[in-house]
Amino acid sequence: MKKRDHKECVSALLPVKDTLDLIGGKWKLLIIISIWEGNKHFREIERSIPKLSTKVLAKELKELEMNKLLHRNVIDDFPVRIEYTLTEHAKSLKTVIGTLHSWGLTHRKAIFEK
Amino acid sequence: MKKRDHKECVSALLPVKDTLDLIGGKWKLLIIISIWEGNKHFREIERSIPKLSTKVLAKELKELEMNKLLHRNVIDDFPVRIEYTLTEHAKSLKTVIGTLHSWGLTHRKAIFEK
DNA sequence: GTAACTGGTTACTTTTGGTAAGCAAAGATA
DNA sequence: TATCTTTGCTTACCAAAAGTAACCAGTTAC
Repeated sequence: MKKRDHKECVSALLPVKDTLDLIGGKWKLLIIISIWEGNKHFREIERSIPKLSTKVLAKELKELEMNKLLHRNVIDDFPVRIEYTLTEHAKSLKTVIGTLHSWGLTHRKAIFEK
Repeated sequence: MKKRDHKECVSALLPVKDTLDLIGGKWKLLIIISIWEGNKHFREIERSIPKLSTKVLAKELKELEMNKLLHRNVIDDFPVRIEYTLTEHAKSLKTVIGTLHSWGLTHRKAIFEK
């Protein structure tokens, strides 16, 4: 039951790298959090994340969709609206987001203000 | 006791962003893990992380040092050797790495092979 | 003596990212 | 009725980052 070409390597490196391939980068986790907190529409998400540009948001949403972390729902009333929602995979990131959140609260101050 | 200009925002976004500013990006966490697992020297770290180039490693190590996540120790015997070691801040990332690790083990398969 | 290792730097190319504008369809404002 | 705004994006352009590869001086093993 091979997962991958791990050879003799039994470190945390590859599983962490797998995770980073999906949610690494500057914006993906922030986008997931934003949708989590109630933003469903493109412009809502864009406005909720400072410095995130339309172009990059469009690209990141596509990648997140490809990786099954969110759905793009076309709501067919008039006019058509688009709604982004999280998948169960994305929701399972809750503990990941939780630890990053509390690490940020605890350590940012210490590192920047010492 | 203001932390930052949060205005009305009380979401997880900014603390997570703070964390990502320090350990986000493709390589930083992997480098921390590599050192954690016993690699102390430049070439050791480089070889332990597939696809990581010397140039990028040099840059990332500088940034990690600046952000007090590791120390660059010059060992003054002959010849001079350089040793990279983690700070306590980096060690406090243990739970972060742990959650990313187990998320990777659980979800990578589901997302890529479905 | 020459090949390989150390911890990197430098020059060059390619890829990614940011800025700003634009677009079609619809709604609100004047 | 005109025009201004909002929606969900795309496109063109330029700057910044990242990848590739060669190179360097000092050391050590063959």
